[in-house]
Amino acid sequence: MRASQSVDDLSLQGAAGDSMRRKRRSIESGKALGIGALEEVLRHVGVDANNSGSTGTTTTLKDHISKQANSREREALRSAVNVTVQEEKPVKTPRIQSSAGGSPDSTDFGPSSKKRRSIQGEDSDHQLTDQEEETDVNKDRDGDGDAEADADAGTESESGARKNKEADKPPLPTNIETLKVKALPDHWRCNKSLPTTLTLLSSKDIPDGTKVEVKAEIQRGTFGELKNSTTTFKENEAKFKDFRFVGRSGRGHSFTVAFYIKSDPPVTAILSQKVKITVDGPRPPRTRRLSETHKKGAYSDSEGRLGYRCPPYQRTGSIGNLRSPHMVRSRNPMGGHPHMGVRRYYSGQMHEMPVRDRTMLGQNPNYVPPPHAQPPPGRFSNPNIYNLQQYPPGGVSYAELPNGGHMGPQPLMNGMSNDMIPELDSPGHRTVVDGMPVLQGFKLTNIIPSEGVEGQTVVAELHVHKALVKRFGWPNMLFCLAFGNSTPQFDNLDVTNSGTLYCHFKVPPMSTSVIQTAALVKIDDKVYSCDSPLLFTNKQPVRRQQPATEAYSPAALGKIMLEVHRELQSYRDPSFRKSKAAFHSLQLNIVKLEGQLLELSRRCLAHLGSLEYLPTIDNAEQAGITILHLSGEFGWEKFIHLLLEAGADMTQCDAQGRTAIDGAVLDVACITAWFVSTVTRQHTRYCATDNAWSPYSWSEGSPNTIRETAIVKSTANVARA
DNA sequence: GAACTCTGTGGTTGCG
DNA sequence: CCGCAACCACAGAGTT
Repeated sequence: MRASQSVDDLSLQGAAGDSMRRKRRSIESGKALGIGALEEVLRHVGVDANNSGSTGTTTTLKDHISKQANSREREALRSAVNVTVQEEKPVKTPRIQSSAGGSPDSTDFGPSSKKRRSIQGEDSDHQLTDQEEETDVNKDRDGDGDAEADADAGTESESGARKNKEADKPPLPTNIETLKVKALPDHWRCNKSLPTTLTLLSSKDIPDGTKVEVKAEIQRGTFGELKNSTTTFKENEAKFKDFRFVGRSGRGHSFTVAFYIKSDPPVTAILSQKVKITVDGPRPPRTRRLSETHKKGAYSDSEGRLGYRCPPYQRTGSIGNLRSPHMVRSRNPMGGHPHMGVRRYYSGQMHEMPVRDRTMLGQNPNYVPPPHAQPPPGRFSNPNIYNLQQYPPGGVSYAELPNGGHMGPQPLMNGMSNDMIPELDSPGHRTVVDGMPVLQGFKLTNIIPSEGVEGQTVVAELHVHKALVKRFGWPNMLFCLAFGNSTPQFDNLDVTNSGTLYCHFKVPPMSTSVIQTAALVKIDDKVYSCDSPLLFTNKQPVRRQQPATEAYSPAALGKIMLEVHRELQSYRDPSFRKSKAAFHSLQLNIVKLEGQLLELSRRCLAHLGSLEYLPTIDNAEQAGITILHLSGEFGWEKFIHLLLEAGADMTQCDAQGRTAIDGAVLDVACITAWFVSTVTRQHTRYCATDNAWSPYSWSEGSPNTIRETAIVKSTANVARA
């Protein structure tokens, strides 16, 4: 029943997510690691624990079949799409979906999720910087578009690698030779940002400002709901910022993606690759994880069932959704799987465990160690991962314990209590690659600074729960870090009385942008891994958005002014000026920006009280460019008046020794003639008859432009002197 | 602190 | 019966 509904549900929830917030979070938090993070570490460096070739073959075959189907359907879509262009439909993404099988959108989401998704505001107006996009691309999770890689999710589930891979994929062809599409996954989750910014690339010149719209067609005349599906060309690239498929393609279906380029004549580019959009997006098969676990020695019960029963003292109130309270959720700035640890391996099956050694069990006498609780093999397949016998190679040894191992008061980690620490041999310590269990109560939490410039010393914090120390004692616990693909140079290892281990190391040269990092602890000659390995990246962090209190900051003003600047730049393009529509659009934009600018500037001045706080703007700071300098370039009359009235210093020089007047006249002579006249009116009593100048009135032609520029410039010089 | 976003997880179901 | 893929629901951290 549900499945049949799903097939027909082509449409799609009117959900609209808040992408800016998502972007920012993804930038800051990094992406989560997949199952068995250390497992991933090892995989990442070449330990191929599970090579499921057959799955890959199957998927490839499916993909092949799907591609054949694509070519058949492309023709049908092309005609439909062309018709649509000529009908001049509204730019807004159509909701035609309800016609698809009589099952409108509402059946696929349950009430709560529906509520969550539909209440979201439509705030797609935000603009992200390229840097933000770049970072987001590298943080998002399973962004794998290609079928083979999907099948290979177990070995490539690390999202950073996937994203890089996605970004590295060659552009996808369309039916038009000169148009290609950058890295669109072939399977993705609905209402989720793509792993990379959807970009339409043109090898032929397309005028800047040409509008493009994406549509995703599931069958003729039926389109999936999209978000942020329109953009404009700039330098022959049309970037769809935070483009999302909101509606799903349906079980067994895929969207055919078409780009409408609203040029003259209009062009429709149809992507050769189909895109499947599901509720979940790509996920690694769950069954394989279990078998994988089994392979690695996971505990199975008396009937051979896989998984662990979570001991009673570890259980929360939820029966259906077993979660381990001792499993400290990893939430570090660089990543870490939120449920890294034991949760997914609990089958929920009850299993009576015999007692092995009650003296070791403390509060939990009812289990026996699983078969995996053997000493680790003492080696890693990859030479760049070291065990504690080998590591570090010629560097500092293990952490020295302060005060001879005596510890003072210990803080609890995230509400853990002493009895939450399972025994070393407990099923709670999940087995990972090479038989090395994950040790609870021990987690790597932070690497600072995140940008990790090569050679720079960074610090990793490793928190050790006091219950672990209480149980096993410091002298028996040794720590180190393992790096996935590069050898770090250790400076120091410190253990504090608070149970935090600080690992100082130098960022190694990176062959890739990502280093998998895991912490290891050695207790009684057994090596355990930390439950939250980090993904360490040398990506530069993205500046946080200005806090609300700084909404009226120079940066905020500067942002708008730069927008105006861009508008004017585009105006300077002669081809742009030929277009009346484009020119009209420019006027509207400028008028709109003018309103924002004035309002902001008033608030800003009211907020800060003085122009002393407005000396420079944003990233122009180094150049010593003031708002007045930019105002001159913009020719922004009202704002200049405001600045001057507020006491702006018109003689202030930038790094090149130019005043606002100089810069203005030199840079945009005609436009700034007006500006200079304004300034000189204020300061030299120069009387200009033309009081009505503005950037666009000039654009319509003023006979006195050149002459007045010359006059004004000389007057300005006099004023300065 | 509430409401919301985002994403990874488990339960469930239908299909081959 | 099994594996897969898809749906639903939700936890929980982060954001506004």
